[in-house]
Amino acid sequence: MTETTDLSRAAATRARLLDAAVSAFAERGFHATTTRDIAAAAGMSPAALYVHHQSKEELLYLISRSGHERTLALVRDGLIGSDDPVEQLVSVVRRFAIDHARGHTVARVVNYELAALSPEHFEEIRQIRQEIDHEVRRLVESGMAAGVFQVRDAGMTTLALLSLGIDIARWYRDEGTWTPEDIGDHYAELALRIVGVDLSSL
Amino acid sequence: MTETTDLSRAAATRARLLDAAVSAFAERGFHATTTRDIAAAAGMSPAALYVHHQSKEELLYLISRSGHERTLALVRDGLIGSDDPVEQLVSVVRRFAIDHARGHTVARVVNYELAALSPEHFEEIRQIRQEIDHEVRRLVESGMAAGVFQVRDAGMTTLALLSLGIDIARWYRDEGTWTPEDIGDHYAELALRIVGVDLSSL
DNA sequence: CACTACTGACTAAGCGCTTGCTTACTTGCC
DNA sequence: GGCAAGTAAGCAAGCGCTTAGTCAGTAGTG
Repeated sequence: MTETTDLSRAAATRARLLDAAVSAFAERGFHATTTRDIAAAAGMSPAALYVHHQSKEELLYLISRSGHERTLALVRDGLIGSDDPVEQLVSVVRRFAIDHARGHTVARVVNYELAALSPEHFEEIRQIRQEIDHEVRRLVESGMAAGVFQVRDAGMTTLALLSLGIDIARWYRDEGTWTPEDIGDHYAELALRIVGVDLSSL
Repeated sequence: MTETTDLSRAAATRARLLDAAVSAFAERGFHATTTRDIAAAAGMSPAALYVHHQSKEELLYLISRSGHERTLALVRDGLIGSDDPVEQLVSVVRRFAIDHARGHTVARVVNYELAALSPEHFEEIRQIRQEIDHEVRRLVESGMAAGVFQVRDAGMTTLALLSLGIDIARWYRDEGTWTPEDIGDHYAELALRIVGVDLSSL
């Protein structure tokens, strides 16, 4: 059982370091966070960070990649439940908003620390972001084609929908009165209004 | 003319340093920007920065304060033109969006570098932000009271309207196809949809 | 109108400290 | 005993900011 226990111990330590990095990056930003901060928050010496990770930037990359992949998967999950653009929009926006509220710490790092990534890592992340944008754009266009969305400019509408969701990461506080689900419900309704769905017909 | 020329020279240098700081803070973030970066961009030695400003943080504070005051004034200007909540909303959102697009560099520093301010400076800035929020909230509530806005939750709607505007600073690029005015027009329409104004009646 | 004293703008050099990361070593589990 | 996990100590580089000084351009005085 050597391998298993060793692997799980190492994996647990890696995860602890990543968690500590998420909190620190979200609170203070990548550049204001020191490797000593992260190590201390994980209950380890500064050198331990380099036993499990190559660099401070690698931590940011791992956080950013898994966060973006999670968001892309979440958007796609919202699309497969139905063929109706209205239902799809509600599902996608609701999930997106809930995830950005509940996971606002990760979401903050994901959306506001892109400039600290290395050029190669940034390029990789940029492509995932583009895929997310594409999925939402296709949804908006399918609703327009079906005649249920009344939208002047598909691009600007897509941007506004994503924008509204992403910005939750900036303003959301755990101490607030709204739960992530409250926000998800409200934002789903706002999304329907934005795409011009006649709400009285629902 | 001694005093005048000396004053204007010093003022011009101060402004050059501030401009350089805005660009650098917007592009790389406060913590990733060095005082040497700023001084070099202003065409001066690192020490010159301290002839005109107390600290690197003071530069951020000056940028942040003037930016927030500008936004507050802009919102109030949008309100005084009319008594009609619909016209006021269009005017406020349009100005807000145009300003955040055209001045996205300043707006980025204003909205995303708050954590780098000293506690005292942050508190001062927080109050200006609160005033901005209040003005928009009162507008939303006045439209509800007048029966022209159909809104479920005034707080969440206010937040969404501001959120949409602020996030422009994150995504706007000068190379894009939309002009700030295009965005202003589109966002004004989105705002009307968000507050539930019947567009066919306009 | 020359001479001196002075001032504000600016810089070269560098101080003390912190940073990301490394090295050489110890510990503890199968 | 072997090996992965973890650490104490510290290095080179870069940081914000200071010091001590240069220099151009007046203001005041006879």
